[in-house]
Amino acid sequence: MALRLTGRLARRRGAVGDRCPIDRTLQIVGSRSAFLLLREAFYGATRFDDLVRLTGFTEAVAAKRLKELVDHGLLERRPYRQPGQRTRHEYVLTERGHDLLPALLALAQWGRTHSPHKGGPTLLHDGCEAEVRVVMQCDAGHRVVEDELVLTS
Amino acid sequence: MALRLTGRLARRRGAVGDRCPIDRTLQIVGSRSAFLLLREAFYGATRFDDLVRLTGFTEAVAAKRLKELVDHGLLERRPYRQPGQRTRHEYVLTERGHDLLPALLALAQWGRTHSPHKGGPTLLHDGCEAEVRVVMQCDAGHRVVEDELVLTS
DNA sequence: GGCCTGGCTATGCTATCCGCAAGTCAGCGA
DNA sequence: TCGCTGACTTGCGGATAGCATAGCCAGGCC
Repeated sequence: MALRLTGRLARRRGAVGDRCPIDRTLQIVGSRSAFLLLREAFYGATRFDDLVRLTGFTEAVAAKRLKELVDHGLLERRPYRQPGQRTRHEYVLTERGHDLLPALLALAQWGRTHSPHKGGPTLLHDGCEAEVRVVMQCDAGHRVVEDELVLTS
Repeated sequence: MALRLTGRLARRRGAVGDRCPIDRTLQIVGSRSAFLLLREAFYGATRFDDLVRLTGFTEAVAAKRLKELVDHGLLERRPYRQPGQRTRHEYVLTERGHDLLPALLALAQWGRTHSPHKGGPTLLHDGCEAEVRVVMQCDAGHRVVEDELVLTS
C-alpha cells in the first residue's frame, strides 16, 4: 500500500462522487483542449487567433472551450485596443488559472520522462539555471515521499 | 507575460504537436476514468471489483481503461492467490504509475481550493502532521515562482 | 455434475470531443 | 460604400467516453 488512509475514507465502500477534488477539477478542465489552451495562456498567448493557431484546434473548439474557461473563472475576457484598430478581446489568466500551473508542470514532467516520444522543452530557474520540478513538500518545509503521506477525510 | 520562452519555442508560429510532453501525457491518461482508477490504485485498491466499486464506473469502462493503463506500463497485472480461492489478477502501480502522483496531487490541490464545491480530504505528512502540497522547486533547492521560470526548447 | 462468484465481454445507446466547411458580423481602410 | 480581417457561430459527421443490461467462463464448493 502506497498511502495511508484514515477516517471516513478508510471505511468507505462506494464511490466518493463530488467529494473528490481530483474529479471536480477534471470536470472543469478535463479535456485535452482545455489543458492545451491553458498551456498557451501560460506561454503568453492572449488573442483568439493566436490561441487557435498555436494549439492547432479549430476555431469552433477553441471558442467553446475558452467560453467555459471564462465561465469557470480560469480566464478573464477583457477588451483591449491597438492604435488604429477596433476594440477586441483578449484572454488572460486569472489567479484561479495561474494556480493550475503546478498541475500542468506535473503532467509535462511525467510526459518528458515516461511517454513514448521522450524529451521536449525544459523549465529552468531564471538566474540559477537549474532545472525546475514539482515536488511534494509539507508546510513544515520537509520534502515528502509517497510512503509518508496520510490522507484524512 | 507569465513565463519566459527561449529558443525555438519563442519563435514558433504553429502548433507543437507531439513535441509537447503535456499533450503526450494527456493522450495516455487524459480521460477521467484513467485518473480516477489511478487515484484508487494510490489509495491501495488492486482488485478489479474494488476498482469498479470505488470509482463508480461500469465494469466495461474499467476493464477497457485498465487494459490501456497496463499497456502503457502504469499498472502491472499480476496473478495472486488467496487460500482456498482460484488464481486471480491484481493491478498494482509500476514506477511509471507512481511517478504520476504529483500530477494527481496538483489536480486535487486545485480542486480543493478552486472548484465550486470546496473541501475534500487533506494530505498530511506522517509524523509531523503538516499539510502536504506540490510546489515548484529547482534542482539547486530554491522554491520557484511563476515569474522565475524560463522555458528552453 | 451443477451452482455460485469474480472477472471480465458484448450489445446498444447517448453525450461529448473534435475536425471540416461555411456563414456571420463589426468596424477600419480605401 | 465596398471589401477585408479578426473573432466568432453554425451545421455536419466521425470517434471516443460513458451508462445499462445481459451474457460468458473458469474454478472452487456441494
